Amino acid sequence: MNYEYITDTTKALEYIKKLENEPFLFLDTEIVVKDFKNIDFFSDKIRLIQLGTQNKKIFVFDLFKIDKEKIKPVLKNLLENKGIVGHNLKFDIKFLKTNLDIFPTLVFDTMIASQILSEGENDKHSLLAVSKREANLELDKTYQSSTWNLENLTEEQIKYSAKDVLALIEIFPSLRDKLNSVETPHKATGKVYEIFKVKNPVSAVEFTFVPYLALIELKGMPISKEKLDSLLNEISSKYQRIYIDFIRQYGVDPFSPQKVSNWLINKLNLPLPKTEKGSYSSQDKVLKKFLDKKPIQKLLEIRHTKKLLDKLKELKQYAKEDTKTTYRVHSDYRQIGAPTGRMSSSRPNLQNITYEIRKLFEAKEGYKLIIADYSQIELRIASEYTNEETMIKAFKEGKDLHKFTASLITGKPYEEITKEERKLAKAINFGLIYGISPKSLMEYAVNNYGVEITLKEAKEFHEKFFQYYKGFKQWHDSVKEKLKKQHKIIVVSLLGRRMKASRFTDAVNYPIQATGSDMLKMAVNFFYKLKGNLDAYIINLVHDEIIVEVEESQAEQAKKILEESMLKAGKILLKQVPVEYEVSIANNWSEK
DNA sequence: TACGGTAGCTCG
DNA sequence: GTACGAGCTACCGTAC
Repeated sequence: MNYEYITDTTKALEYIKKLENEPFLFLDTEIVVKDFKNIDFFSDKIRLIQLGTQNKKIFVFDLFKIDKEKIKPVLKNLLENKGIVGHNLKFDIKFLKTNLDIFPTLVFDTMIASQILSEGENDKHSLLAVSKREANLELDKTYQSSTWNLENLTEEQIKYSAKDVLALIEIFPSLRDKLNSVETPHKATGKVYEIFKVKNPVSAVEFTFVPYLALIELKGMPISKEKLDSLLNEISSKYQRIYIDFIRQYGVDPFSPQKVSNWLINKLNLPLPKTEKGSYSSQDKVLKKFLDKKPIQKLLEIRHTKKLLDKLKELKQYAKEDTKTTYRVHSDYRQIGAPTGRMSSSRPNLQNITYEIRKLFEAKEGYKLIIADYSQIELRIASEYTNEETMIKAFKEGKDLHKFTASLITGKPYEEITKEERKLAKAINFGLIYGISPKSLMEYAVNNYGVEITLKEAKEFHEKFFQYYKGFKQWHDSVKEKLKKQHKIIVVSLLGRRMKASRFTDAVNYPIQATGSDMLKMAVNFFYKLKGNLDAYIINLVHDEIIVEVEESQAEQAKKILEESMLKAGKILLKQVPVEYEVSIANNWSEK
């Protein structure tokens, strides 16, 4: 392995100058981490930056030895203008930004590439796993967790740090070739294509998105200090009070499903249904049928209060002081968290915040939030994806789609549809996206919309739905047909994201959900491309929703750019169906 | 005591 | 014939 360890500032400057002739660089970093379980992007320090070239020369820069201030401007110029190949670059980019104010934007991420190529199947995407798979390279990761703040690093540590970059150099061509051999409906253009010669549009979108996701995490969601702390106090004492009352009165642990079920069956004589595994179910939706009973009311209230309290604690645990009046929480997003390319969010999860808590998320002083979401995006996608003419026409005419469906299956005029009928149609429309069956339609309608129908009625509605929306009927039939012939099939989003599916419900849901996630990521990319110097930053993404924090006087301008970005992304993927969205400027996340 | 599976609940 | 995806907490049985 051809590597050089650099501790001298003058030498460092020389090497950086030489690297300027490369079209792109391979990059990895080593970080001095105080607590491995709790990496702090704001206070932990970069020790090493390793840069490699295509002809396998590797330079290891020791930032604890080199004069950081002297190399910062040249390094910034280098890394912000070159293509960067790395593994899970969100991690490195966050440290480069906080430690050195360096923000690379032209990236090829080998972890993301591996995830795209796995088509939702393989969940092993560490550098170790990918190196083995793509280049039959055995990496030893023992040194990853070694002490990186030694005065003098050992030769083994330096070699280890260089070897990771060698691995990147080895796996890059293989990943790129595989991405380029995937057939797709679009072809990528733009900078990712120009630098790395990657034609695959999904990877172009994902790679462009990587640095922006890093930025979203660094910015974080602002929360009102006063409101979080006071709600936490209030709910905490309420919880203690009702928990103690409950135990005193009934002598049952409300959080033991087993004990609760036994109690409900033996003492209250409730007929509980069974779960899949054969135990008794005491889910909220089951107990809601017995709301006239006081113990049931109390049990449901305890569950709800506990849930609320847990979420508040979770937020408080990750909250960091920002200004005098606001905390910020910096979630950790998995860019490809689901087979469909949807993201997931953790520590804390900012994608399952209830409306009760959203009001705590307030823009900091002098700033506003912009809250934007796509309207009925999955139905629009489904109609475009399947060429369902009746639904496409309704969307084009600007119809309320749930009302429209209700009028189709009831035979009543559009104007005369009642709220109840609209709700039922909404359940059917949603069911369509997930691969509906009459039985689950019946359950879904009552559980989520409180609409009671018989199985016979459910069957009728189901039949009528597919009778009027012939495009959907054909789609479902052809998927069923394919699955009869093959155990596993590949389904493809409108951008070209490929996913393996063996269940019917997956095969119909994945391409729809995936197109939605393609669209959201594209919208984010456009927003950053268009926003220029505006003091406006995306701070959370929730599948079809974008939240921006913006300096007050620039709010209207940023809102327009966000709308333009969402529309542009929508129009690339949906050629026939119009895209609609709701956008508002607000002080907190619960305002509309 | 550590771990994995299950149940339950939240969001899109 | 099957409703889809995610994360977090707590319980509970099993392995050590």
